[in-house]
Amino acid sequence: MSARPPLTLVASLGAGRTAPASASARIVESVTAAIIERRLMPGTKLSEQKIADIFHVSRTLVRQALNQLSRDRLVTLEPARGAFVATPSVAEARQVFQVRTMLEAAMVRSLCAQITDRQIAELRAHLRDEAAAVARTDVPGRTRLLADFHVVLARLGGNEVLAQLLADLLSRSSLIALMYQSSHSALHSQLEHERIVDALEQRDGDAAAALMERHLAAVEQNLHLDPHTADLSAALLPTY
Amino acid sequence: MSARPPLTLVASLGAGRTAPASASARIVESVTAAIIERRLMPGTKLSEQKIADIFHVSRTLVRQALNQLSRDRLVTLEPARGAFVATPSVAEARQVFQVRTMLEAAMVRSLCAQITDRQIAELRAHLRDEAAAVARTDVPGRTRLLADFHVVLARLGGNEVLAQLLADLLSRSSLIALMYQSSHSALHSQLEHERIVDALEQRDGDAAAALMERHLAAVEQNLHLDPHTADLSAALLPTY
DNA sequence: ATTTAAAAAATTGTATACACTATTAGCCGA
DNA sequence: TCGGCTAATAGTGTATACAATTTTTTAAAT
Repeated sequence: MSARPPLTLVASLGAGRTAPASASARIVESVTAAIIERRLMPGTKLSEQKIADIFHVSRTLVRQALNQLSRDRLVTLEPARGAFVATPSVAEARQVFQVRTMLEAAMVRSLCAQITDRQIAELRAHLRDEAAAVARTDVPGRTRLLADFHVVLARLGGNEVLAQLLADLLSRSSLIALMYQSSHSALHSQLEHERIVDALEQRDGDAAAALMERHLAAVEQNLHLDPHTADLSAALLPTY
Repeated sequence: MSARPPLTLVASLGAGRTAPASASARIVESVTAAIIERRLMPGTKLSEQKIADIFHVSRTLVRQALNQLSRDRLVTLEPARGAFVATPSVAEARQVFQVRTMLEAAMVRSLCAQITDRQIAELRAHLRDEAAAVARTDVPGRTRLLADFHVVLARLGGNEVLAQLLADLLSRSSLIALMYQSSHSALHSQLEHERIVDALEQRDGDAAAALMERHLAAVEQNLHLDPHTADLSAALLPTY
């Protein structure tokens, strides 16, 4: 199963956003994918010339790409110092999740009123892919699929503006999850997704919204966002 | 009254977003302001060289600015053809308002739980400015202040991510209002703002959310978004 | 007069060159 | 050996040059 190409999230982020697409869009997509797939760690310097060499283009196009990435908040541009993979703060992490909760709760609620059986079937298919990836402990695959679930949901509503916004927030969430190593088990997330689709199938908007809120709260709770306060010894001594 | 500088919305949009700010940020702000203040109509071609000459910079910086503006959806970039002031479709207009409703309803609801008397006073001050601008029929001033109300609200919550998102949606709303000539009276909007603050003052989250939803629905209703269907004679004959 | 074709002009897309800033290396003095 | 200063290096910020594409103009033909 899962015959379709695997890049829903990344593609939805990088594709067709601005016009001079092809050249710099490829760079945006590659860097985005690299960040989400944890091949680029937060804080990593992104030297213009190095990237230019890798992609065989001039710095001009690299700069365009880095500008876009900085608008996506995946990259931080420091004046005269260069571009770095972003290191979202705890405050930003919480805020992103707060906004996601607002949007996604309202989204599933309104989706209940208009979702078709055909679309439910699509979601079920996605859930099967998720479950399969979880079962075979395909870490990158399940990470992507679990994030994609939310984008797929957004697209079902037919509101492109919303879908785009949410795609941005999800890429940021990926970076956040990367920084604050989530302890939320993939299986747990996957099961929560199942329940959300159950509620959608029953057209129970309130239930779906409540489940989504709880799901996002659970994911956020399992991020290590709490200040590692005062526990200096634990912080300085290796944990093994 | 209103001693503070007038550019809350525009400034919040253009300022400190990406790093190489100063040069191209000025252009972004100017173009944004020009669009919002209706000095640039939808569809207008934005020639790189002309803008470069006006700002006494090279096309390089103009290009950066146009890229940012296209990310803000205020400008459309057509490959090899150039940049144009965006002409948001009816569908996009509806979607923007749908997302705003989701976000702003949830926002005021959560704001109720944490708003301080000090912040209520700030809002009251803003409402006074609004009322004054409406009273003296200061069209650009009232337009800006009425839009700013929503950004001010967003900032009060302390969620920068939300405030930024909403600022983007508001600039798009301004362009939409420009295209689909709103018939919603400024006075009406202003009074609805008053009622929302009333609800906030009473810490009635449900009421505030409901009022916000109705307010946005009213604004959207008064946009001329409905298809001018089949009425060929009315479409072809001048309306005077 | 209108349409088509071709050439000229203007405009965008990309690369490169240069100026300016930050980082690093080396050196001197303590 | 360490700290601070200066020079060299590397890297970013902006402008300019050139190639490629589009638009406009011009001219001819129907």
